[in-house]
Amino acid sequence: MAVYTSTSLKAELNERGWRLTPQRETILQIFQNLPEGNHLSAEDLYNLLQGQGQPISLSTIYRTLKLMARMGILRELELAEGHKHYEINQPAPHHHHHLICVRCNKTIEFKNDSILKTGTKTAQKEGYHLLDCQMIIHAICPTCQRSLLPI
Amino acid sequence: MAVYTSTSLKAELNERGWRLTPQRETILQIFQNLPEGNHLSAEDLYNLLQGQGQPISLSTIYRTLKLMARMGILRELELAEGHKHYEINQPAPHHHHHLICVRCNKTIEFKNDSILKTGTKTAQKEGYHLLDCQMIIHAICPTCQRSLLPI
DNA sequence: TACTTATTGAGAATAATCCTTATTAAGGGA
DNA sequence: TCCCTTAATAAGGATTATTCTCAATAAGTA
Repeated sequence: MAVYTSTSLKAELNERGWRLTPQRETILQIFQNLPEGNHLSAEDLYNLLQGQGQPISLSTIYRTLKLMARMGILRELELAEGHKHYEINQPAPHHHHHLICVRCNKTIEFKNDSILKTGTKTAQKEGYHLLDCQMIIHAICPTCQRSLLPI
Repeated sequence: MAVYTSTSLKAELNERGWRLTPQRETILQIFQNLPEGNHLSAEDLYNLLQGQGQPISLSTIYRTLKLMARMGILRELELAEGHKHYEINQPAPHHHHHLICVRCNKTIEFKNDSILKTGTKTAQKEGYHLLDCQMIIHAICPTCQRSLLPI
């Protein structure tokens, strides 16, 4: 859950025999400049880059998102929409969690520092190296509770 | 997060104009009899039922799993294997969470009552009706930390 | 018992993600 | 600085989980 720059990303990649490419640098920057609370799907990112005139292929996007999630740079979010979303992985006080309505997918972010502490302690106890820790609350929002629509 | 019997499931379904079918009853029983900590994917369940000589179509399985998750009977787990897993949703002291190795998918369950409390409080504060609350820790297990295999 | 309509089963359709392959280019060493 | 090795990219095809469609069936209710 470190804060990455192009330089530190390059260092960490090279250490493992991997390479820093313009594509990886671009994608890191996109996520770093995303306003807090925003997150992108693979296709969102693809379209965003197309619009910016610096297209990157979908294959590369998928590979890079997975790579960065496994390095702990990005968080992989499952927000009940049938595809994954990604956001930069930051420590407290930016670290947050999600409350999701399973009917309309409305999502609220909330912060609670004790969650990350619990996650850190649990991973440590088992000898795991922590990448990310998230609490997901599945619920029904006030509007959908009132609605008579099925499920 | 209530404990369901065929009777209470029927009552809750009928209340909404829905029906209790033998398929739904069977699937509920399968999950209720699953040893604690076990979870099934849609295909696991399909194969299990085939093996028991009481086959249920894949369509029905997918529909039922989603229905029961949205009723709060089942928990939908995203355990990093590319498809969802389901388990019965139980209150404390059975309620638990998952620590997952993103490389080998090894998963450890852990309990921590304060997590469910936090989830309950957060949902309540926003007026949401809680269905499930889970903490997911993505990490690298000791074995994979030692291995030199990529990502 | 009959009627309405929710539910099932079967297979087709969809959508997200991954894989394959030729081509390109990053990083390390001479 | 220039090579050389090989990781990474782009493009499109392949895969796989999940959803949809529709005719047939059966649960719940009057």
